[in-house]
Amino acid sequence: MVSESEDPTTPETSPIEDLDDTVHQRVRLGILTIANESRKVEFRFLQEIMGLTAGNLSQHIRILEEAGLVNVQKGTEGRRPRTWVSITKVGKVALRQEIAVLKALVSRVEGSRGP
Amino acid sequence: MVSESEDPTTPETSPIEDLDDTVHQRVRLGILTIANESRKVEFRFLQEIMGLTAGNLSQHIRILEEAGLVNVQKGTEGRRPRTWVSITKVGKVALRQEIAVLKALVSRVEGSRGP
DNA sequence: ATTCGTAGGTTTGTATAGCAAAGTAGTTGG
DNA sequence: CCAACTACTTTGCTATACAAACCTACGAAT
Repeated sequence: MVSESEDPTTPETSPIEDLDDTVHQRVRLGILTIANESRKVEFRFLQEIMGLTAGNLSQHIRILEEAGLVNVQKGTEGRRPRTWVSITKVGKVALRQEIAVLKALVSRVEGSRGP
Repeated sequence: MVSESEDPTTPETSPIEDLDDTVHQRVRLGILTIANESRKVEFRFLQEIMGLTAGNLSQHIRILEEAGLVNVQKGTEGRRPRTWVSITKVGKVALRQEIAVLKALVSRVEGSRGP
């Protein structure tokens, strides 16, 4: 039950145990990253920058909202309907946690001299 | 169509555009990370360390194998059947690519002064 | 004023993914 | 020699991710 490691210092621990799928998922990680950089972000901005269909983005935002990671604010600009997304405190904490795990992962991979 | 950024240096680019779901997925990213540290890794080792059911792990290994990212080698140890996983060249390149994107993501998040 | 086109999403349908329970094949212990 | 165990694989179910179709409101043209 061991790996045949050629580097005995390799940690025999899971590199991913604290990753939360809600945050780790590709699109949602992108949304949180962008939302973390502004007070609020337009739906259309997210859609264009990430190259998503509106339907797909809509669903991911709902998942983040239901997890309490973002708030969704609806209103109008001019007279057009407009949707803004903003990250919550909980969302920021979750993003920081993800980033912490990713940092550890990056150093682990970069630190391992491949065989 | 803009984010209401309070930091004009925020890049208006997707933080996730070069992430490949095959590699980014939580469990598979773990498998590749561990496989990258050794010449070969036992199935049971992966299963225990990552806390997976055998069925679940089996499927993820198959997906990685079909993508050409790992090789699967079957044999025996004593008289017990044994399965080893080893990362391929393609797998190493793919992992490096993922890590590069994650590094960029980490600095982007850490560099952004939240609103 | 009515119709046509567009903007801005949401809902619905569907294929795929992820997971665990059940199944399979060989092995060892009593 | 048969029950229990090891080491997976296959099967079946549920949840995700995605896009197509749909909905509602505005704006312009006739």
